[in-house]
Amino acid sequence: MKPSKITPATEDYLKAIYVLAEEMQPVIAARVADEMGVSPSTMFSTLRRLEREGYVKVERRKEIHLTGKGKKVAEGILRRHFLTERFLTDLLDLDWVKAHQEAHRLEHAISPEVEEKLAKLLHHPTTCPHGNPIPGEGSTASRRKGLPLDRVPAGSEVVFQCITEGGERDSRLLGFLQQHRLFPGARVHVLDIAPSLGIMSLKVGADEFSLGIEAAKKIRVQ
Amino acid sequence: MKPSKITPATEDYLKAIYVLAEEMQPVIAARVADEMGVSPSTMFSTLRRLEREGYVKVERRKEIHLTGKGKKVAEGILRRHFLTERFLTDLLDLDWVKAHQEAHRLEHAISPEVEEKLAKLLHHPTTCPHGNPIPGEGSTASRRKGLPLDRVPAGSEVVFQCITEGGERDSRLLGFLQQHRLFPGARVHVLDIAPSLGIMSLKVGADEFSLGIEAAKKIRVQ
DNA sequence: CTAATATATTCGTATAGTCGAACAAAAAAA
DNA sequence: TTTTTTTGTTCGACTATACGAATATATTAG
Repeated sequence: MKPSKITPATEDYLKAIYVLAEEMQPVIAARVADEMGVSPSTMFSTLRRLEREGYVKVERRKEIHLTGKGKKVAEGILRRHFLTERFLTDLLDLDWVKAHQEAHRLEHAISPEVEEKLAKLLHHPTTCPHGNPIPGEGSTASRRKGLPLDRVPAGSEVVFQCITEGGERDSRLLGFLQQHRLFPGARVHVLDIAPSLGIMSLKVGADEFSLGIEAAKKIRVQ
Repeated sequence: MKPSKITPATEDYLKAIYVLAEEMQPVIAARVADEMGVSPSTMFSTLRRLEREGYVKVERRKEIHLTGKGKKVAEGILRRHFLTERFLTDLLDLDWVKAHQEAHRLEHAISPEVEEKLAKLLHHPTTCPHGNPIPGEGSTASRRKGLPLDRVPAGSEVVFQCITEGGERDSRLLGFLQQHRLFPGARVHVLDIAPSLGIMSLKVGADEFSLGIEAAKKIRVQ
């Protein structure tokens, strides 16, 4: 409960927990450790610290839950992350992959005032370049997630909505999608799904290509 | 000599040493400690680390000198600092004081690529908002410093050139100068100098006011 | 129900960065 | 030169963040 000054590492852990909570039921320490790329022992001591400082609560069955305070920090950092990505892609002309990486460092150095002025400069964007809604910008209603791409029936045509926050971390996926012009808003034909092979075939414009089912789970469509 | 990843704190120390070296002959640990606001013991161990990693050399009479490597880091961080200040004042409309504070955090999170694209977005500014030349932008010749304001004879009229890097750290001075419209390029009448009182009288436009001699030392004019 | 696997926990260790207290050495003032 | 002030140095302590290795405790598969 202390007015403890928050560190970049702490912000990252809280963000990871927040993002994971959006894609899985019980968020468990081992999952967060994977996401953060740290050892179990590091995860353990960090979790204790996070709990001691009132950012998370660990329930009986080891589920990790953000407290109000923790959620506020996570949403703030996510907002600054997305805003920074927009700045980097829209004004500095960086590609998706780099924008994500750079934003990861910059997000920790942005104050509320700069955040606000940056949002203004960018004309209050509602989504990040990957299609995810920016927390705190307008419609809370638009927070409804689209369908994961791997659930779409073969033969249908859908509109690419977003790459989930979890997917943003995967540079190769990001690069692959950008290469095939799979941006938010793009029309995608699902030609075929082969769960046994773990692969599905897509068509964007005249470009036909295959995508792993695992990767498709990180993509949302309408 | 290791390919050690540089930390924000290290960058700050090197920047402080670099800036101090521009305004005083022998840069000594106690001076840097003052500038950084750290205890002598912290300064000592940090200096040992900096030396071990090849950023500085401490000479016989305790003078601290940046190595080539150290100077490169310091100039890089200074360049990113000034560029960020420009971004914050020109595009985000922050005032001098805030721009300096915010830049102090952001400068450590900017990669070479973002630095380059930022410079381009800002049309390659040659000075920071306080008038200091940005390292790496064009004319090395323009690096000649103006006269300290406290050396100007009473009765003369001069043009405000810049607030030294050392002076940038002083929020009250920055705020005071901005309040009295003392920007780079402004015309200043030196009405009177009273060394015994430690004060000098200035006139900018119709605005007459006093400034401490100590503060005047941090201001350069032509 | 056991064996195998996944997770959590504890312990010892490390580094960067910080402090304060005490002491040593050097420089400046008297 | 002697005293005072400024610096530098050493020591012990602390937090945040990380590891690895060993161990305990689930959970899940067989």
